[in-house]
Amino acid sequence: MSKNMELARIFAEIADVLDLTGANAFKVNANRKVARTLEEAGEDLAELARTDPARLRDIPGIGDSSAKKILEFVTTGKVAEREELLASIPAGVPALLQIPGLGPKRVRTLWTEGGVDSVDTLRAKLADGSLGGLPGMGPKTLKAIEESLTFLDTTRGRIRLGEALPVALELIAYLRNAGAVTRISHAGSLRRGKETIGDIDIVASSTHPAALHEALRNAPGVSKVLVSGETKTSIRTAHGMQVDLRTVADAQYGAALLYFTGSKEHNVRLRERAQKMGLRLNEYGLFKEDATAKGTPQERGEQPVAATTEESIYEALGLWWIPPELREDHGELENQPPKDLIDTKHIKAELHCHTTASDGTLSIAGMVDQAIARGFHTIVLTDHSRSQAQANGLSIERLRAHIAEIRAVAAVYADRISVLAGSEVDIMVDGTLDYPDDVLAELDFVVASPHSALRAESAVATERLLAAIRHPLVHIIGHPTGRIVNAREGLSPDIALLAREAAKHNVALEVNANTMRLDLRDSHVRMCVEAGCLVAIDTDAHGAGDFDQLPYGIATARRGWLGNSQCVNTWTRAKLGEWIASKR
DNA sequence: GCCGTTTTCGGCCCGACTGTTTTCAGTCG
Repeated sequence: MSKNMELARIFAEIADVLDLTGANAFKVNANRKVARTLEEAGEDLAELARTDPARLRDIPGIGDSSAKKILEFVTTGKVAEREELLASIPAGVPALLQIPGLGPKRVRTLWTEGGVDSVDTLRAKLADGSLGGLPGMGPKTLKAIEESLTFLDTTRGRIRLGEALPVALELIAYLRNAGAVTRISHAGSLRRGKETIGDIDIVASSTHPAALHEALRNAPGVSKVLVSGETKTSIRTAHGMQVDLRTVADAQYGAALLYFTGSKEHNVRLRERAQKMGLRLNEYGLFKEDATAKGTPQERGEQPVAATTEESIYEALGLWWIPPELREDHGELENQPPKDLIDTKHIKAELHCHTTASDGTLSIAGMVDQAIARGFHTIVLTDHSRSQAQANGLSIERLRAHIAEIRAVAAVYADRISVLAGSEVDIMVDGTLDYPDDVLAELDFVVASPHSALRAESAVATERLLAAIRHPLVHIIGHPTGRIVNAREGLSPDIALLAREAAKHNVALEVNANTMRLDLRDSHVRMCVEAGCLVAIDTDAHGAGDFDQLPYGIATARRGWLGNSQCVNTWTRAKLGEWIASKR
């Protein structure tokens, strides 16, 4: 398993304690940024520190000091600065920062003046009323803290993209019905297609914003109104999801959408760029900066340089268009995103799906009909191999009968769609495949996937997957890490190495579009793009509705800067057919 | 702590909302 998450926690802890002890805010931020970099890295940075420390130092945001700490962790298993910092304050204090409404200043007040040294003592002191009279802590603040604690008891943390998007779209439809909406969109990490979402952001322009804010406060399923102003409303749903609505005049909509889509880091870079150009960027527009004038440009009623659309703002900043999924400060201001960035409408083939032969819910013909309905020219049926007993995996005998059945259906559909006989074959612990080669050769197509031993060491996992990539009959490595979003970390092989080897062997690495998987993940896709290997985006459909998960896989691939030409699912029937045949 | 189209030193994005305050600090995104 990768050490990135463990290291990220260490840097986050360092940042928290520095923050609580009143250290330089920029130093705090620098540590937070390193934590974020570690969380989002596609490769194991501890491993990188071991093998190529110079490259570690080249990663933006990681300077000498942080690189040293990562190296220290690699050699000793800990970071002395973190140990010292944590020892300097009561163990339960940093956790107080997780409570909504409590930042470093209030936590410090609670701790040093109120004797609060943990969440438990906070609870007790709130209950016995002994916190009244602390500076800046009036009755409303204390009540808000109490409510936050109750909320934390029931919260589920970040939710999956596939859960959040339907809720957001439903709310947007509801707000549209409330009237007075000119333009409206989801924003934030949801619009950027991140695999998990903290809260749902909605931006709207409206002729009667007050009506819109009232509609959200009264929306079905609202359990609490958190914030309610003239331009901003935040509510919490009964399911514990927070929804923020921001309204602006229509002429400012582009600036607002840009701002609330983020990411924060992308916005900071845009504003720095604006500043250098003598401009000021905020959620109302891009303005000429006038340091001598009082107040904000929008307060002075100044005409913005650009504001109505996101496109106009990027253009005025001398930048190319940057799609929302790429706005992470991952080089999108320095390098132009691919002009043929992958899009759902480009997908013309499903290469990994299941039927009732193993654990799917539709027949062969049923799945083929679904593919035709989506305008695909090719579908490969890939039921589970024999080791997947719990998924009704096919014995060799059953596989042969299934192949015959697929061929019969294929003949019926031949003039409308290519129907191919494949299998999702388990990659065994030792890297061999679950059927002998002569059986695999009877199939048109092979997706090789890991399903077991998903806690193996990184180096072991790498060798196991490399063996599958080198197998001459394999087309795709399915969900290469086996991770489940928010639930199972899965394997952490050396993806860069796998991608280079896949490029050499003309094998595609899969982006499994199922919202539970999204595997490969965004940062891994970026490594595939850099290595130039083929990528497949498949839904791994087990029934009709699963085909609709494709956009989640597309979002993940876009976040990895994947272009059309590198994705086998976008190829023409003929070109795809040639690649498939080349493995036989 | 990080970084460089003015910089190896001296900066480091911008505004809404709330609560506790007489003009602003703290938090959040």
